[in-house]
Amino acid sequence: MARSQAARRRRVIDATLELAAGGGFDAVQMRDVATEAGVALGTVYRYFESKERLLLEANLEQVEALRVRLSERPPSGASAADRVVDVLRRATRTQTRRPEATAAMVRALGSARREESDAVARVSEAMTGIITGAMHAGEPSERDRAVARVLSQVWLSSLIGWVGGVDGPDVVGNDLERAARMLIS
Amino acid sequence: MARSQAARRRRVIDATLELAAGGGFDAVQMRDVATEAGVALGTVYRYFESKERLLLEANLEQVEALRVRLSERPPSGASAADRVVDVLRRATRTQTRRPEATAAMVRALGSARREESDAVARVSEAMTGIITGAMHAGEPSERDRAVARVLSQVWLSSLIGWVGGVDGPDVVGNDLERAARMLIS
DNA sequence: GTGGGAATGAGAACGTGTTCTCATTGCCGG
DNA sequence: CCGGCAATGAGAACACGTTCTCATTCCCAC
Repeated sequence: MARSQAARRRRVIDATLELAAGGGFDAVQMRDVATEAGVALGTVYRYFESKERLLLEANLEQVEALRVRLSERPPSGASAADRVVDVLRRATRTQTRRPEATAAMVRALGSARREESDAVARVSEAMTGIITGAMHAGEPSERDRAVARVLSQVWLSSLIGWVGGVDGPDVVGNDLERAARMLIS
Repeated sequence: MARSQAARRRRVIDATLELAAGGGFDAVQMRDVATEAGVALGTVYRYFESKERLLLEANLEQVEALRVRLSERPPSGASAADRVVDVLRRATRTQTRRPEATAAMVRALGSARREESDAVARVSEAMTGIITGAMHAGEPSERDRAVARVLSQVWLSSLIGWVGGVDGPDVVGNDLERAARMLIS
């Protein structure tokens, strides 16, 4: 049964991503997710306690996928700053390429309640891990971690500004690059 | 009539802040806002096109009030970094003192749609203006503005982490202080 | 196989943000 | 004072996230 449950979960997340890619947060309607995934509405809620959590878990998958891609094809660049900038620009490009899906997931990140704090924490930790990993091999120093934390915070705020229509997509990459170069010397 | 309209608007925002202080975002129910403000539900929507905008306008007032307090009592500190840290800590203290109200407004910031982009932009600009003002008198340089922008982004992300239950209230202040000291030498 | 308990499907029901309708009120130029 | 028009009040109506109910299905121990 574990197999069919994993398949169900997968279908639900896939349906979520597809609907999100079509029209963002508002297009991810739980009834539609259920229908498209071929499960009952109650089943969606058995697997994901809320719409936000559903989108957060989907987002976590994306971030983990990014981490895998980066381990397969490590960032290029001579200095730590260059490598971090490369990683951040790659991540930004991936996300601006699917604006609506990103908008949906970022909105879930920005409006998370306490019930979803663990999911938000996992996304944020994954992102800081990706950034420290780009700096250099081996264990990151305390300062490395602090820098990565700041960068992941800038990353989130920039994305919020972008999906909220405050900034254009290029602003995200530029803000991140400038922040990275100011913080990593 | 403009006078009574301004009074109505004031009552609506006051009711919003009161409800928000009581139980955060979810406690701000538009019907309750209307009742408490002594207006009809439709009138609330005539003044504020959505719940998010209502909370964003309330937040903008708070940030503007902070700016006024700072101009009356300028930040202490010998260096630019010290003054910025002082400002950020004061702001953080003000907000953590009314956790639920802050949570409501931060959640509105984090989940804003494109329709509210102007309100989000105003809040963000007010915050960067406060930070550049703390650095030194006179016109800020391009780099000053970039630093302030990063700090206001860290500020937003930290608050989101705090209201989302990911971090404790002290983390917000510490993250901001560390970021400020790393960025302002 | 069979019984029992958990998972699922199907769909009703509820709460709250948002919109809509329509009657009433308040103001302003004539 | 009056007619008209925008603003407001009162509340119904609608949409979607969430919860609940109950019948059905699936799996595992025996």
